[in-house]
Amino acid sequence: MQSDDANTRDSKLPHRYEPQKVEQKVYDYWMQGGFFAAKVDESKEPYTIVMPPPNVTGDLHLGHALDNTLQDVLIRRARMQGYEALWQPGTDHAGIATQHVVEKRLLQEEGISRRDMSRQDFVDEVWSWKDELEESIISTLQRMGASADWSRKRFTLDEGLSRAVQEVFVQLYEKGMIYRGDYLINWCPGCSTALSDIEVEHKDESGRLYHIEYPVLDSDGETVTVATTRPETMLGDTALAIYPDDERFAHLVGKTAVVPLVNREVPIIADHQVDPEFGTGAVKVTPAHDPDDFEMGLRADLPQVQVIGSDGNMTENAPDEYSGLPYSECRELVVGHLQQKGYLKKIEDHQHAVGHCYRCETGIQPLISRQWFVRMDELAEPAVQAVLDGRIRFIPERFNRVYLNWMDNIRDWCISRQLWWGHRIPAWYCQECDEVIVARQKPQMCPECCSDSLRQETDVLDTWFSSALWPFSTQGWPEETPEMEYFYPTDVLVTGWDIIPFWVARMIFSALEFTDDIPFSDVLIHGLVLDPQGRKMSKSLGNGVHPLEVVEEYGADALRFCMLFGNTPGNDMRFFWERAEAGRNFANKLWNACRFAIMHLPDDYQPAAVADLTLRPEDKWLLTRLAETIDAVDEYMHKYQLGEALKEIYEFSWSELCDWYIEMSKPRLSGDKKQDAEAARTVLLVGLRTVLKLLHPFMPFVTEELWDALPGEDSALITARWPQSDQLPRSQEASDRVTLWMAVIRCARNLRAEVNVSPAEQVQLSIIADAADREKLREARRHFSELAGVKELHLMDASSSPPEKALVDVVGNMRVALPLEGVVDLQQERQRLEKKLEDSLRMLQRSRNKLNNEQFVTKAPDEVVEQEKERLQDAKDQVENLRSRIKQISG
RNA sequence: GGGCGCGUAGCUCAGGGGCAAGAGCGCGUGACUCACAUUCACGAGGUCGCAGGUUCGAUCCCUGCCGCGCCCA
Repeated sequence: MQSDDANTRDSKLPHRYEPQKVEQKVYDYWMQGGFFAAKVDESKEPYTIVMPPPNVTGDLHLGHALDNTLQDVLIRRARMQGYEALWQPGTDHAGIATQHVVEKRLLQEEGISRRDMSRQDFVDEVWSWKDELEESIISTLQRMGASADWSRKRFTLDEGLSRAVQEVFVQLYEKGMIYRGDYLINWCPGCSTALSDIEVEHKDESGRLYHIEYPVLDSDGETVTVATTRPETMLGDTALAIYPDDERFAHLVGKTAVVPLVNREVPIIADHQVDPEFGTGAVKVTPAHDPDDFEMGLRADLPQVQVIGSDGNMTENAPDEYSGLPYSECRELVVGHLQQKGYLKKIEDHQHAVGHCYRCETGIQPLISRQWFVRMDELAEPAVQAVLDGRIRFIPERFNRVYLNWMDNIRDWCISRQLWWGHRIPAWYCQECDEVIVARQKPQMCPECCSDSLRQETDVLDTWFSSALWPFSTQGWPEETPEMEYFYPTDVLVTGWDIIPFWVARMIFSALEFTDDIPFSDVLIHGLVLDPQGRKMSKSLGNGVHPLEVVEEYGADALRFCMLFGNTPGNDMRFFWERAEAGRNFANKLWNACRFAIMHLPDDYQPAAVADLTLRPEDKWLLTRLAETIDAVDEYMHKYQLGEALKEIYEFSWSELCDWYIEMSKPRLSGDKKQDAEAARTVLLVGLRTVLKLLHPFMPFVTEELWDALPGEDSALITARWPQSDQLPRSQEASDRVTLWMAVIRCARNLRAEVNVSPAEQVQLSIIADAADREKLREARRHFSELAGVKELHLMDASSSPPEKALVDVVGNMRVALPLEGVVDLQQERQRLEKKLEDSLRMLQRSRNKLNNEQFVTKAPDEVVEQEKERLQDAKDQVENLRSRIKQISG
């Protein structure tokens, strides 16, 4: 193909960016080049991020896209800055969730339940699912561009990590920080397992408050009425309680009440935990079925009568007529009987918080149960300290308080789960003497009675018990590996605020206890990705968007743009397809800018050093703005304001480089002045290359592809050196000059638009300006012609008057006049100018007021005062110019 | 009840003691201009929730109030 212009060539790039044709190829290139692999290299500084391991339950959602995009931006930039950058990937076995998913599939596909198979067979089944699901997770991450070191991929149940879990359990047990005991726990009847306190979500539900009357013995027929939301639990009451010194009831303390229906005699006690404002001021105490009652029970040494079982049915401790019934049926029956016998005083509607399982949303049953616990007091203290003294900081800072608040109120951690999928607790029970043996390997015999009849604990550990070790277990701990030495502690953890208590806090105390070090120094917190209406995305609402849908529609870079643009640390964001579209458009913009450059550059083009060129003002301006952009990006990145950094790159690339600079360079590139063309080529290439570098962490695919397409650079962008602003020349003078050009060009366009001059029509333009401004404009004639359709530019000295028949506007101290052939509507023109004059007068007044204020002049910083003086002068010039023109056309 | 966050253009959101307050999308007018219509030019649109206070100066800091959301009990 021949081009008309000898200086341009056909580009090999298609005229649109097509991500589908590029992404896989580029990702393969990175993988084959081994660019993601980090190795211990003492000559370099390490930079480490551990990826929050996705659950092997299935698909990723947009929250993962956000989380991993943020991490990838950080790790890619660190890599370019010359750090040995390790992004440690992996997946989490996610006990309850994964077991659920697999059970559900087994039931659907084979019609069998977990109970129909042996534990081993079920676990094998989950393992085979795991491989499939993990592969899908990783390939999704890869399609989003994640540059993690996949060769180091770990799984929380793999051999090494299981060893770490076992080691931690045994050590904690030996230090007396793990104990087994009968406590009131949160039982999920749906999952058939205990849950830790934070796995319970409280939701307000409308229920009823039942007022029940209890007779008091040895009184004159006195009774105490209590209010409860769960009347069936009265079958397990072992006391009544009032707030100490409550005048209404104080005389009853120490007496005995009778629980209706079961006729149990129970004491009336005083306890500070009772809220005298709630209900009747007196409460029934059911230690086996309520957390507050449980604690009261311990203080008052009350018996615990369990009337509801782990299946949600009434136990044999309930009277025969109730035992075996589901608790909800029992409730109706109990209420009926109370009513019949006159014990039920009142039923009120009542809003109350009800605990639900965070996985299956089933209502929680508080039950007394023998479980394993981690004692938290000693572990929490140093973890609090690490944040208080700033060794670990949350970004944004306010999450320090979320964390500290949780740590301050921490309770012992229930770590045993009645599941099959997970780390089996390394404890054995002697069948002969009931001795409990905790050990790294299965013991040969009981150390107490020498029996060899030992049975291993069937429970597994809370998933978070293993995730808590992730930053160091992935690096080989408890072995003293080179990786532990070099990559640990890690630099930053990136995660959502919703798992600060679940995960972040537990990593911190675990690391401090076992590695004697913090696990990371910065915790970058992001929000949730919501749907366009601001709701959480969920399967039941059907409002979820899959990351790959976005990738397929607009490309991975667009997805990443969408996650980052305008996003702020810690805040939730809504997903909009329109923003993904904006990301695609941006990629396409750069694509075409590079395509344009390639057309004007020989294949083997090697740019000259900028210092050797004869630069025009627009070159100097562009390079100055480029340097300023680099500085701004660095500053935002330092503050983890990734969204703002991206915005900065976007603005510069689109409106300054691709718009003004390229437009100004077009005539030069195809012109016949060799030196001038060379300068434009070089600056264009430097500008594009620098933008590609800056943008690469954010939008890696399109930038890598374009880097390769631009001539003269063989090595990969992914490891190119991060831009340094001090290597670019800056010129304030040239910047001011070009800024002035742009203002006048805009002004000329405005004037044209004002009277609907067609874009194709060339016009004349007169500019009345002082000598200094006229000098600045001399070099810009060609730009006026190209960018504003001005075929003749008349520069007139400041004493001149604009032509009568013209539109006039004011820029700084200049008057810009667009002469008109036809009739000017003077009336309309005067209105336009007077409106402008009003604005200028308002400005003038503002500046005057400020400068006349002595306090302002003495107290404000000099530069602010100086700036205000300049503004005053500008306003004066404008006012004067506008008035003179108004006078001219009115006269 | 305690804690946190949000309230800025039609929508979604940035910003932050001194700007003539910004972006994306949307809207109006015009243009298929030789990199890009996934584009370009021009334009409309804001008492920065309300009321006080601090300050030479507040949309920004402080206090209170109103509205919305979340977390913990």
